[in-house]
Amino acid sequence: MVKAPLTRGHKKKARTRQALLEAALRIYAQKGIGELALKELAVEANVSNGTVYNYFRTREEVLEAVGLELAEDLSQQISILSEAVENGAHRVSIGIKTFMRKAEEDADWARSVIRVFQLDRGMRSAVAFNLRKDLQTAKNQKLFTYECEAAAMTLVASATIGAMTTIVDGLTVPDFERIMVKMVLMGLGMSVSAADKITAMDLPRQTGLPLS
Amino acid sequence: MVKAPLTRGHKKKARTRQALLEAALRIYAQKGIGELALKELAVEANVSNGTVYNYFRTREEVLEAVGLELAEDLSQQISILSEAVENGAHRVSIGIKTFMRKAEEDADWARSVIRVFQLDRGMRSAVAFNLRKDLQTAKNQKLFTYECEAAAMTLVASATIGAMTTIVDGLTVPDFERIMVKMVLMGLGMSVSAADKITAMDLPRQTGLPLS
Amino acid sequence: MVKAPLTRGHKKKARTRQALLEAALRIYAQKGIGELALKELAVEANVSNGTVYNYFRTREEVLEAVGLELAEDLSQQISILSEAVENGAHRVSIGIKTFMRKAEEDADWARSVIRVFQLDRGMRSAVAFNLRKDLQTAKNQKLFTYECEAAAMTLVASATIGAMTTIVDGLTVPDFERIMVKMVLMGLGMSVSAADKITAMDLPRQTGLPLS
Amino acid sequence: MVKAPLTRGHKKKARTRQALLEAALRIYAQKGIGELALKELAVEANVSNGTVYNYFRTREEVLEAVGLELAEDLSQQISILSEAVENGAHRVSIGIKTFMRKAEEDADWARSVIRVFQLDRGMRSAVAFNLRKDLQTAKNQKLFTYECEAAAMTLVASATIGAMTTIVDGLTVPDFERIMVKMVLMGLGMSVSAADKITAMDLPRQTGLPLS
DNA sequence: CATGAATGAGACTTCATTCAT
DNA sequence: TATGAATGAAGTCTCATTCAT
Repeated sequence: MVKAPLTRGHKKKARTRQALLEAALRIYAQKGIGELALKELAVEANVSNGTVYNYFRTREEVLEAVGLELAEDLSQQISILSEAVENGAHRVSIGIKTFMRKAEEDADWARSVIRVFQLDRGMRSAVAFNLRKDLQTAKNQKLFTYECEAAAMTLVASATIGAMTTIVDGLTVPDFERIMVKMVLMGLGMSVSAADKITAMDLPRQTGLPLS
Repeated sequence: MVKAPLTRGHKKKARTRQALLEAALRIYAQKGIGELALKELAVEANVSNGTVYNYFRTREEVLEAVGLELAEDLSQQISILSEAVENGAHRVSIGIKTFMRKAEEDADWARSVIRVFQLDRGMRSAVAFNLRKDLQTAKNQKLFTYECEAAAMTLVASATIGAMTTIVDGLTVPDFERIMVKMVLMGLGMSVSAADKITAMDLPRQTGLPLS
Repeated sequence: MVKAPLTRGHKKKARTRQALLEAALRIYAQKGIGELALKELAVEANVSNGTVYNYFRTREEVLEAVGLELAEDLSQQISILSEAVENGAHRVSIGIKTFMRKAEEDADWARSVIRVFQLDRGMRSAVAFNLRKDLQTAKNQKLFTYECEAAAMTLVASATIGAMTTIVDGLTVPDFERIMVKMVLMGLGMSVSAADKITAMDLPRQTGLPLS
Repeated sequence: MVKAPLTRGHKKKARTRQALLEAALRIYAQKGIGELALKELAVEANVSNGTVYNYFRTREEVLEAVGLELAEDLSQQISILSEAVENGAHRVSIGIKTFMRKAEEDADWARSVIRVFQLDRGMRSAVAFNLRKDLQTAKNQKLFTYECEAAAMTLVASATIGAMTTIVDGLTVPDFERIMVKMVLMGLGMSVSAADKITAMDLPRQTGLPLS
């Protein structure tokens, strides 16, 4: 129908959609998922009430889209972070630590991730995809000895979320992050000393996750 | 509506309150906390909507009371279960396994616990109280070697919740429960063989947690 | 649940329901069925917005209930009017005339009836029930000779509605009502003179249909 | 979207307008006038929603135009049908029968006509124009003896609409159409035998009314 | 002219809460 | 205390209409 260059209108549409998603994330973080009112979303995104419905047919669709958006963000960030690292255990360590670090820096973001993770199975599988690869790498490298991949994934994911919750709850223990990671690595089959060696390393440079 | 003989006036009152709490738990399990509508609660508890306000001043108060109720339930059940067991690691093992077993048997109950646990910090501390004792026991017995109690508690609690989520999500892997517990114990510092020995043991007799 | 005398609360509930139905009829008359806004209905009935939903679960239910109400009203009124009349043709005549007379007196009421009649098949059957009996009576009395009852009913009903529409549209012809009835009776098989005799008679006393 | 060759610019414009009107008729038929949503109209007519406003300033204008369109259609069709018939009563008979026949063949079209006829006074006068001539012809031919033209027109029109409604409602009685027409003719003053003679005749050849 | 994103008024509906009985 | 009708704020969603491209 529009034969004119697709740049203008399309860009605007994409921009509005993006604005809506970002606004939704901000609200999630502050109020929790159950509370997202589409009216409020519109205000936060600086569009009118009705505009929301040009992008999402119903409240459910918004939740879904935001979950997906967040999941994609995360996946991408994680891959970038451990790009150059060959050691599978180290990659896992980097992943967990990054989440915890970010949770310390931005409690809102963390709450948002925690909630979406708990609610959205789709989000869980998105995270799972990256995690699984790292676990397999480490196992092939004889670093991990877990009996069951599904259980290993559950351990890593839930411990990470749990650690983030603890951090967001305000508990600050010196070295908490390192210890958490160490325990997880041990759970996956590493010896104390091997786990210590991995967790002693610093994160790669870029640690901030630019949100969307 | 309540036609059952009421032995005493004050008993009736207590019973109504209890009926409300139990009804609330049933709704939590099926719909999540955000969805608890007082109208529905009244129907589920077989009282009229106005009656709810004779027991709770506001919706918030209901949520709070339910959280508390669930927490007390859980604490009590856990204590009972590992009453006779001296070995701290075994006690922890029993606790985790019991929750997973129950999650398999009653997904509604599990969802309810998961949700309340995630939302209610008070609930988390209630569970923590029991857990902490077992961890300390195990550490004194030189079974665990964790560096930080808070981190250890986070690991156990979040892994348990994570495992319950996995189970409720429908993933069924043979031996999943044993493997999860084993990984947690290893994370806390046990060797593979020691963890294997503990997790090979069966649960004590009474495994069903009578809800409320 | 309420063991107290059923008079008070029940009366109030019934009164509110009645108020809503009456208000709905007033709005129908003035704006048409498509336009009935529940918000407006609440205002017209002097209740709050939400109260409407204690009586009707949805907009559709209101329309249905009002149609039924109107139908019942009509049926009752018609029976009363031709109670003492034995002559079937006369009864039909009285029925038609009454509707036309009422349409002249209260255009709002007429529009309401016309609209509901056109929209609600249930309403049509309610009217049909009374009409059928009178037609059969007249046929047994050898006053009518129509070949098919369904067609006869269609003729009477649609001519009546059509006449009401003409009246409401503002067309005023002397003797319009008498002539319409006469034509219908002739259509049903009466001779000109017989139809003239019937239509020359006046309506029984009580001609006003108290609305609701 | 419109890929068909457009011979001329102004032809395209006219065609789009026509497409809109036809689309509107289709929607009327299925949903009723109150339900015509411009968004839906645009979809049905294969144009974008904004385009509608290049042809009609407001929703009301669309409704108006559709009524007019339908009225013109009908008038034209009726004239064509009884073109060669001299007998006024026969012309009336043909008119009524044609509408009923069409209602049987195309319930959507019939519902559309019924609705527009009931709602739009302009539409009623348009139809009236043709009907009046036939009635007068028949009266001059001493075939009808009605006392009042307005009443006669009301009878014919409303009986026709009523019959169409009955047909669309699904009632099928053998010979329904013939009997309805016969009753109307008798109502207008014909004897049973004369009415029988007229209604026994078949319709002229072309019975299908091409819509638009 | 065509397009379709944006608008915002206004409808529908839910639900915590109050209160007279 | 129990009841349940009434309330009204707040949220969800629709749709006619405008307007920049």
